[in-house]
Amino acid sequence: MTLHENAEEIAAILKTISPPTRLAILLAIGEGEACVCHLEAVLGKRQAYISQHLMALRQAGILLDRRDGRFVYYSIAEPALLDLVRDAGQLAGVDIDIPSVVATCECPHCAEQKPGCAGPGRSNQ
Amino acid sequence: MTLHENAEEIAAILKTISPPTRLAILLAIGEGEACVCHLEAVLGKRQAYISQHLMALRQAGILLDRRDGRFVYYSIAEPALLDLVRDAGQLAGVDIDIPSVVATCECPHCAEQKPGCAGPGRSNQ
DNA sequence: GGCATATATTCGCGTTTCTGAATGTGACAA
DNA sequence: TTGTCACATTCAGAAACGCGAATATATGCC
Repeated sequence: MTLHENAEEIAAILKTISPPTRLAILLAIGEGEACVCHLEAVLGKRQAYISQHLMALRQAGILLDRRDGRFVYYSIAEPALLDLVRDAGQLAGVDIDIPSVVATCECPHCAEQKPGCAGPGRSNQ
Repeated sequence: MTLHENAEEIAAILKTISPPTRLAILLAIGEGEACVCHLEAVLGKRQAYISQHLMALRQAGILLDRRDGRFVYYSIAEPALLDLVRDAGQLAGVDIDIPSVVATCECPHCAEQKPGCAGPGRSNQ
């Protein structure tokens, strides 16, 4: 495999996770799993926009999705990816606290009605 | 620092190194240093185009430049960045051989006239 | 100075990406 | 079956990016 081909392969994955909103999604999910409404509340972005990024990450094989009733839960397929993000954070000079489970859901839907939306855990902010 | 701010910081560095040509540059330099004419030969791209990417990487603090006569040698400022690229390569399923020094320069300028353009070392292709 | 070599910068255009607005689809409840 | 909630998809305008062409600067040699 040539230098160019290697670079293309690596570029593909980096490009996929690079957009700030996607990194925020990955950091918010961490080692746990989160529904879309949770991400909507944590990121403060519109649902449709988040869904777009979730689709891109899922199509790239970075995220796994699991349907439970009306909710869809997303988790990171390869835990090593979080190490990559952490390392990038160190290079960028930011110290990241990636939760092992998603923070208690603060969205109006999940927090009050569906405690199963996000498990117990510490916040990452 | 909020989730968004963290994500922005990390995104900045990932975005800067993501373009395939820039990754190829980083892989070609490895832990050594290389002049532009060498990268021109190895990457098979035009000098002006490579210089553009070198400038972007330098402005981001990723590359260091050192002038020696008519040549300018570039090296990677933070070796940990190579680990990041290696890890990304693993996630992408490619096995990368990053040389500790740049491969013997094959460009017409350096190889035949200026052996100092690139030190001895194994190729990474 | 004049010329060749090595590298840097600017410009412009086609393509991609970001982002919000609107709309569609699947699941549960009554 | 109708309504509602959770999520997915499509569309379009604005912004950013990739990339090549042309040109500029800097260094060394004659």
